[in-house]
Amino acid sequence: MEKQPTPQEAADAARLEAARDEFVMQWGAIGSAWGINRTMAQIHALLIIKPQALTTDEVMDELKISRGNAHTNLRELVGWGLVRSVVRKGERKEYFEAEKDVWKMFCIIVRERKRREIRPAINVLKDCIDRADGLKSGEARAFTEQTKALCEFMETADGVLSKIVRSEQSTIVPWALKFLK
Amino acid sequence: MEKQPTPQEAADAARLEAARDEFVMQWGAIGSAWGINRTMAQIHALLIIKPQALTTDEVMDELKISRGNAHTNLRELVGWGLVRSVVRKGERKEYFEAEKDVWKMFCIIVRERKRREIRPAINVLKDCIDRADGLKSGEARAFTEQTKALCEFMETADGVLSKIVRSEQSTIVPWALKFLK
DNA sequence: CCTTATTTTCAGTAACTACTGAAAATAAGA
DNA sequence: TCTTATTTTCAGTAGTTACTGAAAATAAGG
Repeated sequence: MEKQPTPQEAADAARLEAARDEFVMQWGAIGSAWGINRTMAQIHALLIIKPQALTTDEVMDELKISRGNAHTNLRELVGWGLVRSVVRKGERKEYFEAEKDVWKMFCIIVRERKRREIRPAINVLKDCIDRADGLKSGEARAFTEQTKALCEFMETADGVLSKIVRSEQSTIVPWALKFLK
Repeated sequence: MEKQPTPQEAADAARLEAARDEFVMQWGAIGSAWGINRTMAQIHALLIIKPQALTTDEVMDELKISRGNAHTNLRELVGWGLVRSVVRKGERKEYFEAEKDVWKMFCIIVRERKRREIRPAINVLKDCIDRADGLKSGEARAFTEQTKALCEFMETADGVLSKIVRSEQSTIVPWALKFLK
């Protein structure tokens, strides 16, 4: 049988629970401002602050969400590389744990957003530049000039981010950044 | 009376129109991936590639959207500082023009997202850290450690971005970044 | 003051995205 | 093989956000 918690322990547990809930809910809200599904951000937050891996059912229970919702968003997080699924020997069900190193998390997110959003944007810009190529009117020149500037800028940004993120393993870049601050 | 366009001119105008539409629509799609209202991104795209300022009615007409929609999103863009409203002497209606310098655009967006999203996130984290302060359980320590790491990271990022963006006027930073690439 | 051009607001609705819950599919153990 | 635990899918629905269109407010000109 479990040992009865002292009143002090019970109060502490409640306080931790409240702090965690605050974190999970707020992180969800922040996520949606950045174009990330609220539930996905909440699950991520939950897994980040849990020392051990959780099952789908535990996630469902903690966040009071349906199985389908939990499942889909866990898969999505695994797709991003922010969460790994682990199997414990002798157990049938899957457990999920988040990458906890903040710098690695950052690198993963940057790499994915580069791939999913910056690269496609650059391609769109190139396509637009091609379509207007050779046109001579003033309006056309303004269009070409602007799209070219935008494209060049995004390529530079893409390159800089690649450089920064390449060193995922190292601790030098985050350390250097701290001094840049 | 307007001069009749030659067949060549008409074809060129159509091609430019197509390229513009492509740009505006795709920019809208990209915007929504980044958590920005599609219409707002489209209006921004439109104003970026138009050499002259446009009226609300012209925006409505180009994008085939309602007055209310055009109005709200133009105001939002002005709120971000990405678009200015200008009045022409002797004319009653407002014209809108976008900031066209790509580096300035970038600085504005970074500054605003810092203010609207990074700063609030840091505050949430600090609040969560406070709430769990002094708790001694293993779970509590894991929570505190993680939220502190996250908080520190975001403060560093905030600081680095401030440094980069401070030099909005200068052309040195974008130039330097190009070589970092 | 009144008239008219222009901007602003907002109730109602449309469009979209996210979520539920249960059924179907899969895979492990007996 | 069959049974049971677990994961996956998905039709239907709820919830959210964005948009329209028209009415109200504002402001300029006469």
